Amino acid sequence: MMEPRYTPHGVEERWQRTWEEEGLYNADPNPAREPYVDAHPPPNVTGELHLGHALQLALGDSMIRMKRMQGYNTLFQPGYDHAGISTQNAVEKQLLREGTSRQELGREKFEQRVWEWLREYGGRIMFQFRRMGASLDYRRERFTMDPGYVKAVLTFFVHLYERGWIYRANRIINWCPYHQTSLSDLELVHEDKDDTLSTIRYPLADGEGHIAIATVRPATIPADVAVAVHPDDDRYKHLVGREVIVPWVERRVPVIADERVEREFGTGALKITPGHDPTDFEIGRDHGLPEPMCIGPDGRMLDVDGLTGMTQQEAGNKILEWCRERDLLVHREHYRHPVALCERCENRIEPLISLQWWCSMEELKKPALEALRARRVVYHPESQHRFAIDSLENAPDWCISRQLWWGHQIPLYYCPNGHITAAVEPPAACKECGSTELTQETDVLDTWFSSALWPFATLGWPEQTPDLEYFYPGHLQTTAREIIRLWENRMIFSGLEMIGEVPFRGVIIHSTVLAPDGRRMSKSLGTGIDPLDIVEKYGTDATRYGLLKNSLTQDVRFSYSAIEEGGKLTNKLWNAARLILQTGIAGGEPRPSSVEERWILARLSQAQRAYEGFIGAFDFAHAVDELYHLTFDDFCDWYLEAIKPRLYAGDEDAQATALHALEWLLRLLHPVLPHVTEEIWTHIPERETRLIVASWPAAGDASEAGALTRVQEAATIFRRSGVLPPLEGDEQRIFDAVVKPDRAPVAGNGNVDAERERLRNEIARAEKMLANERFVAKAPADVVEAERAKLERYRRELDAIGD
RNA sequence: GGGCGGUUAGCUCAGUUGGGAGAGCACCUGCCUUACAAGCAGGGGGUCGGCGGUUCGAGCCCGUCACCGCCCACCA
Repeated sequence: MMEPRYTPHGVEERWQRTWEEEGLYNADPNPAREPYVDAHPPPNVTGELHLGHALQLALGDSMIRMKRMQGYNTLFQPGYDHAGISTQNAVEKQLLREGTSRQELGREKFEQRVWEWLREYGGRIMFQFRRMGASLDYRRERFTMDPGYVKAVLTFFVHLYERGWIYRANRIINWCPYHQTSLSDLELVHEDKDDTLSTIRYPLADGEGHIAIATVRPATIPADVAVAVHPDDDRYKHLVGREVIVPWVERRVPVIADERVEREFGTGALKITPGHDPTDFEIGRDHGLPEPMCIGPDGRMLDVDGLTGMTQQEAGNKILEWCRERDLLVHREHYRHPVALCERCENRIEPLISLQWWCSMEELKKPALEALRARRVVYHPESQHRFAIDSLENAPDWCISRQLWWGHQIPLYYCPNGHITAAVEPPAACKECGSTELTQETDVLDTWFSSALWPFATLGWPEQTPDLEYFYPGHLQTTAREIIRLWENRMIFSGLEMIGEVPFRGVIIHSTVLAPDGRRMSKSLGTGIDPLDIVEKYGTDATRYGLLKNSLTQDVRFSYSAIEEGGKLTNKLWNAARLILQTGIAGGEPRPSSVEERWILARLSQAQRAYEGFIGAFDFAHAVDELYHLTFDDFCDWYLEAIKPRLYAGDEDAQATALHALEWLLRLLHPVLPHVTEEIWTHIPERETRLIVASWPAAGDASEAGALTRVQEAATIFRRSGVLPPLEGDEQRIFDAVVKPDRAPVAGNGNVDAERERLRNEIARAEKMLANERFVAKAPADVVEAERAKLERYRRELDAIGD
């Protein structure tokens, strides 16, 4: 029995279980069928579902469901990322609450703790994925720390190492003093912070005056190796080549000229500290300067006379005091500027020089760029494609080592003679000297190093599995903008390098869902919205619909009204189905005999083509809008109203056609509203297959999609003016059934005067345009023709209600 | 500082080669009509951010200014 109101609760969970239990999400290689693959982004294992995930799932799943119905063998791949730093962070916080630390536990026990922690808290997100109705093949759940996956990561590393693209170098890097690890530029956030800018004089070594510099980090002064000025700066030209004395350490350093110095900032002179500033590091290398450091990995002062072990704050104050006493401190001022922070712990990043492992981008990026330029992989929208190419072109070498404990330990083995052996399996002896005293590198790999293999490591690579053979390369990716450089581009070059083919064809870059007030959604701002709360309140189908209505090209403020619209659509569909299914069901072929029947079939064809076109262009918002209006305006308000008398009269031809049209509509709606459509489907007798695996309809002839135009025009005239326009035969019958002119008068009807005036104005406007010779001469013929047709129509309408 | 996107109805947003300003929500009016009141029908409401230009015609193209957002960034 179908209740008058559709309630998603219970129904949706039941279908989620049923589909999965019946194996309808499963994907297995089958050479007779064509595959369609979306390796869904693996969220952090510690993560919670947020609206971005929900949007990604809605996009990916609606595409997968449509492709499945179209006959493709669809693989929607689920899984998690071990998320090195953020997982380690979460567990360390727990240890802190217990009054201990990872250092106290030691590496091995710490790793065990992480695994225990994951067993307890990890994996919640897969439950949430199911609740979104995502038709992922959950049997295939993969984790980037699975034994097979680890092998893939190590194999990839060793391959790159043997290619000579992985090297060790002493460079300035971003150091997180809290996590005690290096970070890539992409793992930082920048935030404006209040600071103090101090102007300090460096005396010239020959005693003839001084040069003043400005700094926010006086504690780095002991590591200064030069003072730089712009080569064209007339104030300082004469000082280039001379020497100044660095305060506190009283060391003589040269004055150099470099174009990277901003003349307008501060005093126009810059102290050069290669050990603790990225720009200074580059300038220093170009000028062959030494690279001393005075701040250690713990953020405290290294071995500097009188400062050793101090915090930077303390040391800076001491140095400034020292300067003040010698009249070298010119002044101090408040200064607000962007500061680099660790995106996980939000502590200030310490730039320092460190020995790290790097991956050269030089060769890796070439084939990927070629693939992007040849559009073998296409990012949508187009602006993101250009951005992806741009980022890859400018991709700097990749710092892949992290001083963390949670992650893939780098498979490099050192022997006492200084040789290095790279191997997937721990080697028995050094490749070069045979020494058996090997120690493994303690650093782990950047999390993204393993994510980069997701599309093929999930299929069993490096083994040559049937899955890999059949499902690679894949087709679709849906991700957020900020992940293009971290992940998407890296998957492309990894896939090309290891398999020789791009991992997917299309990448949908979805917009950021902003909080209703336009701010970014985040837990810390208190602006986050939990998608499961929305699902709880409105249902999964309505939530999916609402999310898909978002534009992909611009960031959109979250609003409940789109979700509510989805809720109305599900309820409307449910009741349309009730009408058809409860007035009597006639089986057999559809037998469209009337205008409105031929019209709705044409409209379904027309709308389906439009819908498919939108989806093909990844324009989900318009696709979903098309479905909404097809259902409400055409199917319910016109077709069902027109056919209703025949349905109640038990007309079997009408019933058979209505059932056919309903099934068609259900198929079109299923990718977006999987649950309600499947639920209705079960109420149709003799349906053996589930809707989820039913076939996608073939759009037919749409030439009669305009068949009701005259009736619809007449309805408008009547509703506005109260005048009944003349119609004939079927048209009159449809008009009577839909507009119901014999019913109580509609408010606003009968305003013939207002309608007359409106039409007269329209006619005047059209006549004026057509009287404009330049318009008639220069406008395209079809535009002029359309204007003439409009004029005729307005005249007809005016005629109908009486001039 | 660089790149990208935005500014259209009270709100959230569409508007596809330039040719009668739209949707949903909200609001007002009339209807409990044998699928649906989470409904049906109708209505009010917009100098399309400002200024200038091109054009017979500009929300759309060009210039300029203002404001908002996102991503990126080595002005100490």
